Amino acid sequence: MSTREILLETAEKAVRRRGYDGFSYADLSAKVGIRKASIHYHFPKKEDLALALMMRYRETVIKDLERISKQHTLAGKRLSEFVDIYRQALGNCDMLCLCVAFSSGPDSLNKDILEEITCFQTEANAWLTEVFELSIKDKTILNVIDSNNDAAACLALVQGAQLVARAADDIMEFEKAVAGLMNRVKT
Amino acid sequence: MSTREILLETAEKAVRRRGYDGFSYADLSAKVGIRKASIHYHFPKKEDLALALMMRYRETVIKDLERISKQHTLAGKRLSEFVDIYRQALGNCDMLCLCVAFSSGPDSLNKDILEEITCFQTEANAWLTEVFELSIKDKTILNVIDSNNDAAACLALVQGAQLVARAADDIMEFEKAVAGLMNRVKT
DNA sequence: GTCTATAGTTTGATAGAC
DNA sequence: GTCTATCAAACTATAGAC
Repeated sequence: MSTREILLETAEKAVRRRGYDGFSYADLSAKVGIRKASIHYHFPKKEDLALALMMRYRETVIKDLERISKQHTLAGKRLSEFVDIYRQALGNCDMLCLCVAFSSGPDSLNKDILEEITCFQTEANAWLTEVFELSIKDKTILNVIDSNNDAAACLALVQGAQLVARAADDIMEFEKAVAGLMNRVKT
Repeated sequence: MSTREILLETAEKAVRRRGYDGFSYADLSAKVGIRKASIHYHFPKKEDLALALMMRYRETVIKDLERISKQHTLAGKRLSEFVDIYRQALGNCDMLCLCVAFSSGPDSLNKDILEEITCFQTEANAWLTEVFELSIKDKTILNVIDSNNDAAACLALVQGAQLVARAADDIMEFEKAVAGLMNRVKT
């Protein structure tokens, strides 16, 4: 793994644990084992790092969603896998997904990063809408009235479920929050 | 309004816009019109301010919920009012509710504040559980299977809906996310 | 690419006069 | 209660040697 990739990997975990304002180049320096100045070589400004993080995250998740679509033909199964991505991202209830971590303090983020977040949300929404659309045909998710609204609700639900689970430091809060959605899945 | 109350009021908005790490005593000083040192008289440490903020917030919301319970006897109407609290808190999609704002970076918060957040979530969950329980009798919310899970899902949903709406800077994202829930309300 | 050294700000916090 | 003055520490960022 290149130094740049190690930096991104380490920084992502830091942001997901403590937020964008909550980590510094000094933290990164200590954890990665190179000097602060060297980090500036790879990412001249902290904003550059943040943007690279969000771009990498978006690409990763989109690839995950494409993989899920290929591996699973049933809408219900795809939805379960989607929820699982957010469940995994919680770790030991000490992390949020990067998108949620960034979404909390947008006022200190610049336009490019906000755009990247919005773009991610749009793509996730589109993928979910397709899933709910498909479920109307294959009947693997019950009570779908409006695919668009169901998609938006689903995205908000898993993100909010992360927040409450993290605050309570209890994965069961996540499970309780998504239980109703998962009960609609019949495969 | 006392200086202390003005400070709390101003600080709350700052936290909800920029997060706990994103605002400083210098910001507060400029907005309120007293010197930094004077703020330290009221709140010796920033943690003291944060704790006071979260306690005040919890008390306010609990009172709101009690008021709603008194004003409305139908479960569906109570749920609508609950969602409205979170809708209002969004402002012009530039703010989160204090609980969500704090939940995002718990690693930098001390134990007392985290306890206050957990306590708030527990109380909100209990109130919501009662609402869904009531709805089984008065039939003003449809498809209630497990009141406990429905409550957890509802809390996660409104909090997540705030996140996505704020990121998109579009109140419609909030509305789309809660549309499915509101469709279950029949009054 | 990584280092040392350092600039220039901002941060949370304190001492002591009024 | 609020002020001036000041602190030590942390922060982002840059210059220049290797």
